[in-house]
Amino acid sequence: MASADQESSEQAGFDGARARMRLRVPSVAERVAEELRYQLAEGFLVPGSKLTEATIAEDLGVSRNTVREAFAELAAERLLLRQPNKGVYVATLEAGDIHDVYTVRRAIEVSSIRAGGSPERIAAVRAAVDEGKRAAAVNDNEGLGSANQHFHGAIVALAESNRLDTIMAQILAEMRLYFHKATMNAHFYSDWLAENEQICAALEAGHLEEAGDLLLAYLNRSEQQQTAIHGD
Amino acid sequence: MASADQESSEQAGFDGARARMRLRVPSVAERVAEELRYQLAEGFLVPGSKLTEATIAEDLGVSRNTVREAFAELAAERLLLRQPNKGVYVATLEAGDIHDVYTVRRAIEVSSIRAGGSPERIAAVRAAVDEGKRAAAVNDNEGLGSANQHFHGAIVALAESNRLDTIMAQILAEMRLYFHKATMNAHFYSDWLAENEQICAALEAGHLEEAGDLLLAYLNRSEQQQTAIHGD
DNA sequence: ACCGCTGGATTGTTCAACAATCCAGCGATC
DNA sequence: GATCGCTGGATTGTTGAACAATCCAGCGGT
Repeated sequence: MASADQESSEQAGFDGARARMRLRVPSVAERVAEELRYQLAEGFLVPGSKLTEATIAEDLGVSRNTVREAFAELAAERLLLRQPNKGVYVATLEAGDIHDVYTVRRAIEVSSIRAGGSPERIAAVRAAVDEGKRAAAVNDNEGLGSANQHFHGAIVALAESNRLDTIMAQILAEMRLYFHKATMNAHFYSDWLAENEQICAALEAGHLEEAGDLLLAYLNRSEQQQTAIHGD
Repeated sequence: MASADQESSEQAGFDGARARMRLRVPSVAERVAEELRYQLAEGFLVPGSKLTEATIAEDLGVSRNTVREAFAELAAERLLLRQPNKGVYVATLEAGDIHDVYTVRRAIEVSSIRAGGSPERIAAVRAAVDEGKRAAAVNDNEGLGSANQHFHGAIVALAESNRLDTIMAQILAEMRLYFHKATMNAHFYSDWLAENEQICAALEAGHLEEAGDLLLAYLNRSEQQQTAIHGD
C-alpha cells in the first residue's frame, strides 16, 4: 500500500467523469508482498518468527530474488525486520515502540482533525462510526476492529494529504500485526463506539478544538491500556 | 537512512559507557542506494529524468538485481518513482505535493515542539541555531541550508520517536531533492536565522505554545513562498 | 567452563537467459 | 494528411543457477 499509489498529483476534487482506468496488473513481487501482508495481518506469521527466503519462494512458487524484493518492501514498512546476513523476521513491538507509535498517531491524527475537512471527508468519518455500530449490533468483533481503524484512517484523511494517509496506513498495519485479534478481548471495544460518536459529532458541529481534545484523550488512554497489557 | 536504523528498542537514556559498536559493513545494495541518494541530494540527477537499470548497474559496477533492490528502497522513500514496465524516474513534486509535504511538517513539527523535550534535546536545537549563525557569518549558503534542516530535524527529535525521526528525514530528503540549491537564492535564508533564534528561545523558556505558534507561522509562510516560486 | 574449529545452512550477489511490455517509426489505408 | 496497425528494438520483469560471505550449532580439546 505504500508504494502502490503514486498518484500524488491526482487531486481529490476530480470529476467522476474522467475516471482513472487502473487496470494495472500488479507485479509478482507486489503480489508476494500483498500475500505476506495478509498473512501478517491475519496472524499466521507470529511476531519474531523467521522467514526463510528459500521456503517462502518455494511455497509461493516464485523465485528467491522476487521474494527478496517483497521483503525489501515490507521491511521499509517496518512490518519485517531485516537483520543483515541473518535473515528477515516478523517485526515485534517492544515497550518503547508502543509509545513511539502513539506519538506518531497523536501528531498526525490530532493535527488532522484540528484542521477540519471537507463535508465529504467528514461524511466518511461518520460512515466509519456507523460501520462500527452495525458491527456491534451483530457482535462482530473483527468487524468492530476494522471499523475503528477505518474511523481513524478517515480522520487522517481529513487533511487530504497522500503522505499522511500512507503513514497512517503503515502505522495501522503495524498495530494490526502486533495487537492481534488474539490479544484483544471484547472489553477493549467497549468504549470505542460512544467515544467515536462523540468525536464525530463534535467534528460535524465544527467544534474542532473539542474534537481534537477528545481524540487526544482517547489516544492517551489507549496507549496506557496497551502498555498495561503488553507489559514492560 | 530509513531502513538503516533498527534500534527502536534502544532508549535514549543509555549510559555512554556501553557505546554501541556499529562496525557493520553496509550491503552493496545499501551502498548503491546511498550513492544514489547522494547524487539526488547533490542535484546530479534532475527530477523527472529516467534511470535505466543497466546503465546504473554498469556505472557502479554492480549487478542489475542489486540496482533493483536499491531502487525499491528509494522508491519507498518517495525519492524515485517507479512506473511499472517503463522504468524508474527521479521524483518530481507537483504543486499539490508542496502542500502535502507542508501538511506533514505542520503535523509532526508543531506537535513535537508543543510537547517540549529533554534539556539535551533542546540543547541540540540550540546547537542547530548556532550552526546557522556560524554559516551566515562566512556567507556559506550551503551550510546555511543544512543548518536549517538540522534545526527542524532537532525539533522533531524532541519527541524522541524513531518513527517521527525517519518520517522527517524522508521529508527533508524530498525537499532537498526538489528545492535544490540552484532554486534557492540567498534571500530565502534571510529570515530564517532570526526566526529560528526566536523559536529556540521560546522553547528554552518553556513557552511551548508560543514556540508552536511561531513554528506554525513559519511553516505557513514557507509553504506560500515555495508555491509562489514553483508555479502551480 | 572456556576456547577454537569445522561443517552445514542461509543470506548476499552475480550472471545469463527469456518473457512481457512499451515505444518510436513506418507503411497502408481511407 | 491523419489515423490505424504493425513491427523491431530497447527496457523492464522474472527466473534459475551458481558462488562467496556469513552465521550458528555442535564437537572436541584443554
